[in-house]
Amino acid sequence: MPELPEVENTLRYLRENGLIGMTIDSIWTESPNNIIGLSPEQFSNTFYGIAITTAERKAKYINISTETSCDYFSIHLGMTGSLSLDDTDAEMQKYCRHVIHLQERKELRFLDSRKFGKIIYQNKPKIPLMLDPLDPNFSLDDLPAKVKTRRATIKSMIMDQSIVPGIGNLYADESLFKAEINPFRPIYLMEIKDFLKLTESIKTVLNNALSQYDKSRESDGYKPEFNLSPWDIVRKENAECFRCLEPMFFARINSRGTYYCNNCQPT
DNA sequence: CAGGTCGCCTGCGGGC
DNA sequence: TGCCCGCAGGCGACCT
Repeated sequence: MPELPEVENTLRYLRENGLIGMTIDSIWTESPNNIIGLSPEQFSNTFYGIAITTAERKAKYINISTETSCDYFSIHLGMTGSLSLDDTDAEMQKYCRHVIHLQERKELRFLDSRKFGKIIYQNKPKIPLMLDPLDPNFSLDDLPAKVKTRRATIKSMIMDQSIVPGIGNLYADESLFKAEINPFRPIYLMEIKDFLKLTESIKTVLNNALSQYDKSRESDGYKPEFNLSPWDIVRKENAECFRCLEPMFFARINSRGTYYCNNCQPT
């Protein structure tokens, strides 16, 4: 699933392959419901002949702005989305749902088997309470007291994009496993040392994944498929815990499949 | 308001 | 082997 490292990988790939400065021609879509805020025709009219000036990540959104300061759009990869910058005559990949045609025979292809991804005109994502987890100053210990005393689970908190930007289900489980914190632990039972430990494990997990993607882009080029991360957590119920060999637990938190080791991760 | 649940959507894996 | 059912989940809408 595209979470923060996968979205960042995609962004770095787009920048390395010269997206900045390319000029938009038109958009084609097989799935207009996933284009938000403008019809595909309006999108094409609005952005025709306009150059892309920046591409930045906010949480799991890629925000693309143009030389007209007010017109920009965001791309969200959903669960199965990926982007590919290709020559117009390059062989078409499976599940291509949208194509942003660029000038000089280039195109940005949005592949997305399950159609959860979106292209959003003038999206204004909520400003999260926390810095981006890749920011060196990111620390969960800086959470406002109002959040620290909530009764919700720690997993739902770190997956809440309005609190911590960019973490999704898989990296949440992995971070909690690494920090030896039970995903069901209520936030108000988290001590300072727990917040610091979880902060460190989030940074480690995300940066490890990102360096895998950086290496991969250097050696084999960008690959739209994800999951290069070497996970420690075993995502299989009753399978042996990687660390203590006790059986792994499965549960749902906010209807997300959650794996944890009840032995290594005390509540 | 906090917090939980649902529905969007479709490929794929497990089970028979 | 082939078919079919249900699971997977980010996010916003909605409910309690």
